[in-house]
Amino acid sequence: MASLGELERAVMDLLWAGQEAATANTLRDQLARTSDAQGGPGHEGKELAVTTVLTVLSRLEKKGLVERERGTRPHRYQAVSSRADHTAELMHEVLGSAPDREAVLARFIGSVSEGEAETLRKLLGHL
Amino acid sequence: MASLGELERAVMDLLWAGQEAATANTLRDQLARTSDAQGGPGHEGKELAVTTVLTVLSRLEKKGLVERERGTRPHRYQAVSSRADHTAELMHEVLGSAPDREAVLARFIGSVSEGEAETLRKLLGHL
DNA sequence: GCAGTCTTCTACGCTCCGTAGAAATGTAAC
DNA sequence: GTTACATTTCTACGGAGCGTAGAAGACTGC
Repeated sequence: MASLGELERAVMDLLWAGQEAATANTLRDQLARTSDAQGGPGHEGKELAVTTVLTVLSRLEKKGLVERERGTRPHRYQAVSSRADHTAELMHEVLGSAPDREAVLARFIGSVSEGEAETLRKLLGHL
Repeated sequence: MASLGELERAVMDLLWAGQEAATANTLRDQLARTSDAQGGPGHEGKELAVTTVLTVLSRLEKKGLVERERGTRPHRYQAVSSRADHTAELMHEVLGSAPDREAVLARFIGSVSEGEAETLRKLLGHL
């Protein structure tokens, strides 16, 4: 239901990474810098228009992933829920899309790393 | 990566439910019947063109979700992996999309039903 | 009230999906 | 083997979602 495009995803990553609410301008700058680091030389200076970032933020707001403070003049945006929460919710959504949840869980556990299995054991232990 | 449309999903559900490989015609009939039962009266007779089903099957094949036997004349289609496998894989994909996997797992486990928690404990026990 | 900043509106091109006709290809029967 | 039929492939259109951004409107500081 809440599938994200590439840019939407990049914006969410920034909002999830930063603790403070950010403005569109800040985000645009951060986007330029991260695409910089990633693409290396020859790909730098991918400066988006601010309106582009604003459009994306509006769409994310409509999807319920982002909240904005309308009081301050440069509006400030922040993620509604943490990345962990959001991702976990997505996992539940996926899990719920199958009728045979137990079978899915079995396969899921079957291909989990040992470290993660350990984490899960701990989490399930004291429930 | 492998997000499915509504019809694509419906076709996969049929392929996952049936054990035998099916032809496009069979699937078209089954689709008519299931949309029947679901939509109730006034919504019956949603007969799709066979070419529609074939297009969808081709797209699913390209996505790697479906295999077809080209030998037999009405080609026969079947799911490449079981629904449980596919869903579990999707869950891993979602989990992997976050850098803080442990945190995601924690939230995930936090909102799992008691029955499912029990299942997980059993599965993790003898690993 | 003016200049600059910020936001909203509108829009275009691209890709994906539902949908299916037209065209090509294979098959069965005569 | 030619004809009629079944099946598959090709092509295409319309709608939705997303990246992208200009134009127009709203606000703030002076």
